Amino acid sequence: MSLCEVVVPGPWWHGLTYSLDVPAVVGARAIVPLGAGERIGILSRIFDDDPPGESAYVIKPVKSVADSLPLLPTRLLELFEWGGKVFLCGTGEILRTAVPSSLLVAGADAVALTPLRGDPGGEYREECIYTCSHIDRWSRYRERLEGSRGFIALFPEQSLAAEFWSSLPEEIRRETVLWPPLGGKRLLAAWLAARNGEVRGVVGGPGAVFAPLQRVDTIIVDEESSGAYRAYKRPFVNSRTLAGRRARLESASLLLAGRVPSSRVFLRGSPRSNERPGGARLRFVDIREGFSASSLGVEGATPLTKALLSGTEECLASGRTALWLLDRKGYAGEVACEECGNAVRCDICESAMAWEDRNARLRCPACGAVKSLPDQCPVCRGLLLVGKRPGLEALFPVAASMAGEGRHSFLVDDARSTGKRALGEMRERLVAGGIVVGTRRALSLCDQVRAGFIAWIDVDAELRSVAYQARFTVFSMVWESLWRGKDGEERVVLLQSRRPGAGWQRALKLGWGAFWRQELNERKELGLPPFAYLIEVKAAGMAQKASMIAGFQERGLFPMDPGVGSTAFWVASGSLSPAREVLAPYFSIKCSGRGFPEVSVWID
DNA sequence: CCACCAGAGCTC
DNA sequence: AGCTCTGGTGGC
Repeated sequence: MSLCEVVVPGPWWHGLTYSLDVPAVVGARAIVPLGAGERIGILSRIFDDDPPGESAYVIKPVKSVADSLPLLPTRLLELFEWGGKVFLCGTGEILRTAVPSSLLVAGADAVALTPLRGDPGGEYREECIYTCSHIDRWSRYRERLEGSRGFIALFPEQSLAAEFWSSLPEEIRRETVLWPPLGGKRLLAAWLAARNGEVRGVVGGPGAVFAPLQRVDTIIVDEESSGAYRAYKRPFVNSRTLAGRRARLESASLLLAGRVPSSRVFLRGSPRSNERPGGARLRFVDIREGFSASSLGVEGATPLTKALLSGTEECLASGRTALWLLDRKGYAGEVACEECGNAVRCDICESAMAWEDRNARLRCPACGAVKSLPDQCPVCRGLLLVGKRPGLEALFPVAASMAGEGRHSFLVDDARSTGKRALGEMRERLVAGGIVVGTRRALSLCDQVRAGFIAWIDVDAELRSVAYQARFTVFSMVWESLWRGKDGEERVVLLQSRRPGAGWQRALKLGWGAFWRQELNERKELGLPPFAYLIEVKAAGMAQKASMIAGFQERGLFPMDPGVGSTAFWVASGSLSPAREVLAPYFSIKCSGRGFPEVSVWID
């Protein structure tokens, strides 16, 4: 009879204590009573000599143990624990995303497990490769993988992972899995193959960082600064950061690579590069020098400049494809009254509504509510409602008429138009060139078609987001547009801007070193990542929010509070431990009835 | 008469 | 969050 700790998938930050009266190993699944029912968790610790002391709760016995061998290697459990601490989400949340759900639901099947092999006994090493050409980077990766006995290669997008995987020599590919991006049977099969040592390595998107390989001596993170490594749903972990930790835990060598380093890597190692685009490849034009193409009902500001048209023409003449990029879906960004100037707002959340299509449907960008264009201004009853900030729908007809007869033009603005089938079709039709109008997602088309010209229609608009990393996101996107794809180095990139070539845009000519030096000065001043952690908390209620804010203030941390309308607030902190101390009480299992707050952490 | 579902209650 | 128990509803 001994006590043990079990990590159960759930929002609690702590493991649960049970008594254990059957033989068991750490890393095995245990079925435990919880609340009215039972759950499956992972045995994370077994205390054999501690006598059960006084406790505030009744310790129940583990019902049964599902595996006679560890399902998870200890190093992976340590990684989960570390991730739970760093991303302020708890081990249980990491477990939920890292292990296929079919293994952790009540009544989960027994699985065949082979004994774990011993320590690889390597040494942690770190290396950076920053080169704009992905061909060069990828061949370096392949060299590394030749001698590796266990590896993880991470890519920010599944399509890149798939492409790299198929570029592997046959004898490596045979022993490697392309990590499935979604759950389900395929993930379970890949997961078990990795767990049982049937494969040498995995190649995949961000999720592959959790592949339960028994031995890992090499971890590669391609495009390590990419925002895609940050999960878009709970728990908000960053796979790049986890990969770094995993390399340390496994004593593996870590290869951080990309076109641009992230702020943290830049700050730590000051990697150098003097790659910059050749003079004629990068063009700036003042958006106000543009002329207006009128679109029905939209104020004539579709920003078309001579430079845009001539660049597009040149590109089409060489039989390549021109990309016009604008992150504004729909017909117009908003609709306003010509008489009083007020925007048409959402009935539910009061955000300015976007004009979605030519059928005069309005959609709220914040909450998704839909209504039709009103006949008159809801504020002053004025009759003249006009679209502002024209979007892709308004831009597309211009592109279509420019492409002319015999050339294709496409609108790429949602998941449907970037699906596999749509992409294949587009690639076929664009062999002789054409025009694609789309959001930033359309950039991935560079892998498929010969993009000879890329125009950022309103590059300042990409910066409208208030997020502190907005400037870096835009910089790295534009930088990417200079290099991504097969013949990136012959491509012309045009930025239409109100301050052409000034501010952060100057760094496009000088390289990312110049960008980061300027940006980091500013962030240091403001105490933002990578100089501090930025924590976003969404409380489970206003009362909870108030008490959490008070807790932070007691520890000398002063949250930024957007106001009474919202249960969210932000804190910047040089270290995570005070935040952990403040928040931990709200993540005890005792709080289940009240509901749990939602936390996310930005590291760089 | 029972299958099905929404809601409540509980949580080392 | 997620499990199970409850009580109500409705289909036949």
